[in-house]
Amino acid sequence: MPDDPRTSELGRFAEPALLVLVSLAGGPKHGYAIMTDVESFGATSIGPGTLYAVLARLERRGLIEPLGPQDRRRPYRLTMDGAAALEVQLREMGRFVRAAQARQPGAAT
Amino acid sequence: MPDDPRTSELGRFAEPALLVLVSLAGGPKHGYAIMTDVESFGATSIGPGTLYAVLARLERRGLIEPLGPQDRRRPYRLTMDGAAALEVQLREMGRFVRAAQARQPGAAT
DNA sequence: ATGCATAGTACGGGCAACGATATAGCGGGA
DNA sequence: TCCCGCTATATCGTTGCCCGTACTATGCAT
Repeated sequence: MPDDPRTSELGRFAEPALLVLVSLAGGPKHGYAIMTDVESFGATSIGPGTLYAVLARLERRGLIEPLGPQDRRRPYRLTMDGAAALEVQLREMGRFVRAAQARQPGAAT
Repeated sequence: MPDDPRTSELGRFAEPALLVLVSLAGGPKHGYAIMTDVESFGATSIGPGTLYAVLARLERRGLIEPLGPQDRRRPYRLTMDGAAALEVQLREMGRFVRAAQARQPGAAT
């Protein structure tokens, strides 16, 4: 692949960790459910390799926490830290987008 | 470094390529000027190692193009492709942020 | 019993991000 | 004059994220 299929335009822009946090903001979920959820609300999808690595990292950082394993599922939920971090992140991101769009020329045809 | 000092909250979130494009959307600039510009409008800063790698990549992808070198400076400017890609990216990002914020609980105190 | 959806694990590669460092001209202060 | 700091760019090596792929295992329907 000479052209990097995952980088259609710019670099990547999935930011899987953020997608996971947003998914969990809609209620506790286990890994597989997060995968399908992200696929539905985002334009992207996350493979298992990415997902479970991200989950481990987020847990290690205290942004999410596991609930009691049910059957084969290992559900997670946002911690208060996680929710706060997500909120900050989204707000800053929104501010950034607005500031950036203000820089754009008149949006010609 | 077991603890990753640069990832204060989530993973990274600078997306240097995007920052560079936004900076160039405000007019042609050379590398050093981009660095200081980004530092001023973003919450982040980009080191030279990142910056010049990003510039090379963006040029290779045809999103930016070099102007004639002036003195010691090597200014770049957005191509039309670059401007278009940036616009798309910002719009999608804005849409994502709104969708994500809608998921957040009642925004307590 | 075979096959598919669910659910998670394991692994290995590739590239991006980053800090550190090198170079080099130029202007200002001691 | 000498040295230092700012401007400006380039390069190197490390780290770790991202991602695809393959594998295990279970339950249910056919």
